[in-house]
Amino acid sequence: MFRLLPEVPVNKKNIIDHVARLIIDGTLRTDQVLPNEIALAALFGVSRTMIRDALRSLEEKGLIERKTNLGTRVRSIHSWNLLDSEVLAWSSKALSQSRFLLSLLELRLIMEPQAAALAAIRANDSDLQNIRDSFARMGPDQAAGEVQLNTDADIEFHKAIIKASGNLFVAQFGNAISAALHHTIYLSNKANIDHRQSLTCHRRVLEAIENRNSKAAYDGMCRVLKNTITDLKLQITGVVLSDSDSADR
Amino acid sequence: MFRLLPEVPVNKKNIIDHVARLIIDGTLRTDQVLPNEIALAALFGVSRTMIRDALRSLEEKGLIERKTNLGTRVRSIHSWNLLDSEVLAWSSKALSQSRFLLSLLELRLIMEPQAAALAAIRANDSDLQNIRDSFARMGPDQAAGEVQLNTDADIEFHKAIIKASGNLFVAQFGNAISAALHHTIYLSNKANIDHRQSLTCHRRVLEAIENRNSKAAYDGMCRVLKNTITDLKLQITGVVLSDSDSADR
DNA sequence: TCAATTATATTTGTATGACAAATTGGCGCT
DNA sequence: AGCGCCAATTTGTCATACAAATATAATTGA
Repeated sequence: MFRLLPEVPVNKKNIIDHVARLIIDGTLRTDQVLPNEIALAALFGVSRTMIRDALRSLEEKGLIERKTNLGTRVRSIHSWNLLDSEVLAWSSKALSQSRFLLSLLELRLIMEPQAAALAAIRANDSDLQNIRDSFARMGPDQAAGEVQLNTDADIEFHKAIIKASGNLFVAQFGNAISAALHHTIYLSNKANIDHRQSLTCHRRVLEAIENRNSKAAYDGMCRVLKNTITDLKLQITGVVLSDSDSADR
Repeated sequence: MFRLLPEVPVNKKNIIDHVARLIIDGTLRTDQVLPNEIALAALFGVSRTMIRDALRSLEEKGLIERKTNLGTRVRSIHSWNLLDSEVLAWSSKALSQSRFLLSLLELRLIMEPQAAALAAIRANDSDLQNIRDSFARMGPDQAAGEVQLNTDADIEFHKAIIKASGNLFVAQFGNAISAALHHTIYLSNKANIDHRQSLTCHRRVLEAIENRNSKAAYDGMCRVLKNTITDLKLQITGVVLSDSDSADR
């Protein structure tokens, strides 16, 4: 269970990744205790020092808890530091079609429209340029028939807006969800046929921010996210959105 | 600079706290390099093992970065894991009257009304009871003249609602801001004279959630937070709130 | 018999010393 | 000046020993 695959080198990062996945995908369940440090060291073929270093990382991320003579215990998901970028990255791979995905999209629906609204007020020239650039890379010019959305650029677009919000915590959140965004945006773009429509929605957000129109930026981002959610064939209720959200596609 | 105060015992936790504070309060500035591990061990009078363990924690929290032969370098605030509860706790003490406080309140204004809205939909019996209980502990019965707001109960009230949102990330955020809440809510309650009014606002939120009225819960929480912000004599612009927010106190 | 206390064993935590690996900076050579 | 090589510094890893904490078992006393 704890041995790494033959082809991956045994180093600290890989050990951390490996154990983290075992926890997040449920192979190691809540309250289960891991072998003691000496046994783990033997299993992985490294020193106890390195095992302890790896466990310290996992502990900081809230995945495990260690107590003298009780050993290393797996903590429940409620204790996981989900906003840590690495935890988020692991989780987004393992928990794709579950409560996790719903919570994430819900969070995006809460944060990103507000981030866009703040960006419309506070974005400086550099921020604006970043948003423009990533939008430009999202797809070739409209004129050229085939419109293929670039997932990476899409992510950069969202991150640039989040960063431009000028809020320390919102920006932090942006760093964190990077990894998770990749997953959902890729799936969304893959499912969505009408990329031209999607590009138009994104453009509206960009223009609203350029025009310092906070409310329009908010509404525009709501629409972008609703499209994403629609593409993923999910439904989210309960998040209160500002009034003018009679979004048709 | 690195020696702990005489009265505090030299253990790992205290060393972490101490260095974290030096970083967060600006004594150790961005890109500044700390003494090497051996020197730090000597300064604190502990082994290099413990120093390394402490530095590992600080590294996980994004406060420092370590590279072979470059030593330990202080990272900029943009890399700090602000959503980590400990980092948040340290920051809220050191950066009270700065950009930090504004960002935090802005974040609360984004998250908490939505959390209340979600709670109105999803709260189960246990959640509701928690919210009710903490509200009850906030102040004595209205009839009894002197109304003194209980800061701890106030915090529990907010946390209970955040938890009841049923969103994994929002709940996580609730854990994190616990420490920071204490600071702002205490200051707010201290500055605010009319505690009865504040209690009424809180009660409205409670009742809205009990009545499963999502929109009312949202609006009610907006008003609670606006009061807090007013009490702290701050102004926050840019966050888009749902329509019916013609709040008078 | 049962309760409280004392041993004991297990596991993580800390200390120490040695060496490996990485990376900078200077030195010398061309 | 530019290139490659060597040495110095610092973190990273290893091995071993012991300390501290704590659950479990054994012991003792009423």
